[in-house]
Amino acid sequence: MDEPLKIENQLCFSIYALSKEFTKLYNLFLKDMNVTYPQYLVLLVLWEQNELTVKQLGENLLLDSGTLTPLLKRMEEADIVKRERSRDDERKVLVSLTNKGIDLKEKAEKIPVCLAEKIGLSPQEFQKKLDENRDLLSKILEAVES
Amino acid sequence: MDEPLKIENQLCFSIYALSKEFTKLYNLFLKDMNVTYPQYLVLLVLWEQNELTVKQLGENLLLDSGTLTPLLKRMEEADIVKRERSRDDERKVLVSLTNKGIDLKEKAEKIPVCLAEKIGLSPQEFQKKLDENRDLLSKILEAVES
DNA sequence: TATAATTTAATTGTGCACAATTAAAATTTA
DNA sequence: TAAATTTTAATTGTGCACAATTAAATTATA
Repeated sequence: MDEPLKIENQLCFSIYALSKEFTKLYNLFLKDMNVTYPQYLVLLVLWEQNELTVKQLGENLLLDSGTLTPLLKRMEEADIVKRERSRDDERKVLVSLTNKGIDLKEKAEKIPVCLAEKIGLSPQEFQKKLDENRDLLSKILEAVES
Repeated sequence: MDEPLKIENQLCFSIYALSKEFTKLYNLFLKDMNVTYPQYLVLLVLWEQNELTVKQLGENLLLDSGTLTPLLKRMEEADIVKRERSRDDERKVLVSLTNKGIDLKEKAEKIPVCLAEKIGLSPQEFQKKLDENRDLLSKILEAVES
């Protein structure tokens, strides 16, 4: 690399910009569901496993309670999730979907196809990018934690 | 793609997570310079061209004045940039480096090498990732704007 | 040259994102 | 079992990020 401080040569910036623009694109599709992108991520996890603690949600999404607590309160306010203290262990807060939250899945099903089409990525390219990103993420996580 | 709504199969999420963790890693290195990652991005641009309008900065970084104005005020407060209205065109605000801002470049020079080492990416891999991201970003930008 | 349209920043309001701290509950250990 | 430690969420405070609006200056146009 010739000029590492040139902004076009900054890998992190390219990922940062990509993330922001990708999120904007998603938000166009999510407007109809009345959720933000981070809220949609919570839904993705809950559609897979209907009840999780805040901690488990955070582990899935790499987010802490400082982010999740107010976000989940907004989702509770919108009646798409429930929050209740566990009786077994009063430290834990269990998050689960309401019927409204469950029903949103139907609308969400359409997003991935519409999106891939709009971007113009073949399934093969999509999968390749996904794998590459996973590789890099694990390297970065290792570096952050060490 | 078998289960497109599974979070591990979401390309946007992998990029979103990557961006956040990469930024955290940067912040470890930037602590010494007393700037945040977005502030560092402003410095990168200004080290290349010492005077730009807010608009031009925004075009380089894909950020709008709602983000940049308060960020630049904090950087002005920290005495690393100057902000002044253009005399030619009073709508424009010219942003430039102070001596302190110029001097920070020296510390920044070390970051890319330390970082690549910490992540464990060869220059070839680094370049490859960079190129791939640029490709995807241009596709996404096109999709967002259309 | 008055007026309409455009350009440029700033402002306002909402929603993350995270470091650091606090507080309560559960678990471990002396 | 009493005390220390750990776990779990919530809170506090700061800094983005962006949509929408406002306001001022410039440029285009009737």
